[in-house]
Amino acid sequence: MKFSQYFLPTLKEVPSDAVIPSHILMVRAGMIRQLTAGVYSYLPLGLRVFKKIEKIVREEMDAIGGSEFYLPALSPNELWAETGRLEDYGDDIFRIKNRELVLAPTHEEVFTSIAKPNLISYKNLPQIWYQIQTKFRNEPRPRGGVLRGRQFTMKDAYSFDATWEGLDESYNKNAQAYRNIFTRCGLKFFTVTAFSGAMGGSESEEFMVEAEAGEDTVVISSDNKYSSNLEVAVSFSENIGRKNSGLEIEEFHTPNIKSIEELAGFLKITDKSRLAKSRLFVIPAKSEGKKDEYLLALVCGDDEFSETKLAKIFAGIRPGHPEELFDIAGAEAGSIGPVNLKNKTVKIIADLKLKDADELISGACKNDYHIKNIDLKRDVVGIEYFDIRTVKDGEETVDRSSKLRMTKAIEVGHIFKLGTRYAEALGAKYLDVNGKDNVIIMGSYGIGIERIAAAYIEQNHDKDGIIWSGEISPFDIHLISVNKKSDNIKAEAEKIYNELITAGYEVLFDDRDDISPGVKFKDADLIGVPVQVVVSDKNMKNGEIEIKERRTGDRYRIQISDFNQKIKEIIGNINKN
RNA sequence: CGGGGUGUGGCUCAGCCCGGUUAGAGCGCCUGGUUCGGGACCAGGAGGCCGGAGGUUCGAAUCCUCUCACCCCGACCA
Repeated sequence: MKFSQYFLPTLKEVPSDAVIPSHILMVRAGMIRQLTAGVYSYLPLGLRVFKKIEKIVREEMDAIGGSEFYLPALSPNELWAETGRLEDYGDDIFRIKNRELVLAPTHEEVFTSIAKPNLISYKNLPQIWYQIQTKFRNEPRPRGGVLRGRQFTMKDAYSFDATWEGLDESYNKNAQAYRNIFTRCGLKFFTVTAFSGAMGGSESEEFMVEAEAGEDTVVISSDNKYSSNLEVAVSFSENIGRKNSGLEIEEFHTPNIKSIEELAGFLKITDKSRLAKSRLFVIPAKSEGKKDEYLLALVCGDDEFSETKLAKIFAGIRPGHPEELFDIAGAEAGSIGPVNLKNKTVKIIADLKLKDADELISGACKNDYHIKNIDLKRDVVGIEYFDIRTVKDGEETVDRSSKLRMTKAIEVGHIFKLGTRYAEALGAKYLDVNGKDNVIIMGSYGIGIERIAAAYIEQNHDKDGIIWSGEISPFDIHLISVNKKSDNIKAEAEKIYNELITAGYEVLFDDRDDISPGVKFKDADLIGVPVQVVVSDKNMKNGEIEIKERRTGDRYRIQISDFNQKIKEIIGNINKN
């Protein structure tokens, strides 16, 4: 590709609305331009990269027996209402104003609607179906350039199986395909379990790329054996134990003390573990006529609640509203505790660290008062214990073999075992060997195409620009002709260009006239093609061509006669790493 | 949705507080010339309804009201 004919608008300055490296560089390198919030135009260079990623995805999906589809983005409201997701998605789904249609954010329903009349016998199963298609999500706040957009390209795949063992197999195949895809894309990635075991059979894994710009917080053990989303992460945590001094509970005045910090300050103590932090939650009634249930949860004062863990134990749980608190506890937030609750039906649970602990201090359920010497074993009948705390940076793994660290990550892929939810709702059934009806068992597997590119750039850039390598690089070679208006350098470069093309390389040839060499070099570093080849008067005089590796900055002067051999070696080495 | 911020040539921004020539700079662009290995130089030139609407005023980029868009932090989501 000749630069002079290609539309590749590079920018010298940082665009004012970009903040994270990948966004800045994708705009500066002429890959994308923003049209409106969360919506981007893909320019030729960007499209080239995205298509390379799609090619890898296709090859790996095909390799596990996937069949490629292309489904509509428009779909009828009705279909979404059938699975209840029209409501579930709420404002996050784009709706068409003058038709009863939505712009699909994902395709479980549509794929299942095709499966239903066609996958009707166990003989039709299993199937892995996929597509690479534009998705629409009305993100309340798009951010990070192409990392979180309102319109983006997703590879979504769905598996259909007759048995749960079959689902495991399909799931594992997809997981392997994902590992292959991300490896080929040059990403350093890891997986985290997105659901804890509490959900039973339903497994789910996220494929993560560590990056400062990531939106997820994850914990990884230093030996890389354990990784998890912070929300559900577990660590070794020691029970704070009993003191067994047998002291009676005692109320004391704590004027205007609301937080654990304030309480610790008031009591002039630094160890907050025995200051039990209480929070009231509401578990909404599951059916008409039933009442909402209330839950008081306790963690150590130096810990935080994991609402995700709570939600996994108590479906539908939500924090109590300030107005509700007084009714239930008899006090406002900051003075609530497990003893003397106004409403006696409140269920009380505590974190495992507090199991059977005594001499605790907590709210007295009376504004501006706390109680000390609380003994959970003695004073709180029927208390139950669960893991409901959030892991902290630097803690040990459960088996104490390694330390945990916290980091930010970008989710580039997510796979999960759906089970029968969609097939059930839409009535997708098959007949088994015995002629009996069964609901099809599904899995769902997604990959964000643009996110892969953005994640790659987050991991591979320097102050000068992007550093591509391997299969997703837009070109193999960036050929630069350092030519004056009236010399034969450009003709020499053109000759080399044609030879490289013939040899099968994808070459970006900066053939622009009247552009000073510095501009060409800066553009080349910004665009980041792994190998730069410089043809100039200076080198040609000695019968040499220069090769520069983008990542290392290493330069080699090569005799023209050795050039073909040498370039092959260098490219080979780069792709190996 | 809550909080904060920004809209001024293609890009990055100054000017706004404290209203008053013809609205500026750098980069980019066009013409001519000189340059030619890390974002060159000289000379000349084009390009703006100062986001939009209303208001205050003799006079508004500047003050007031409303509105739209975009960005950031949070909430939400995957």
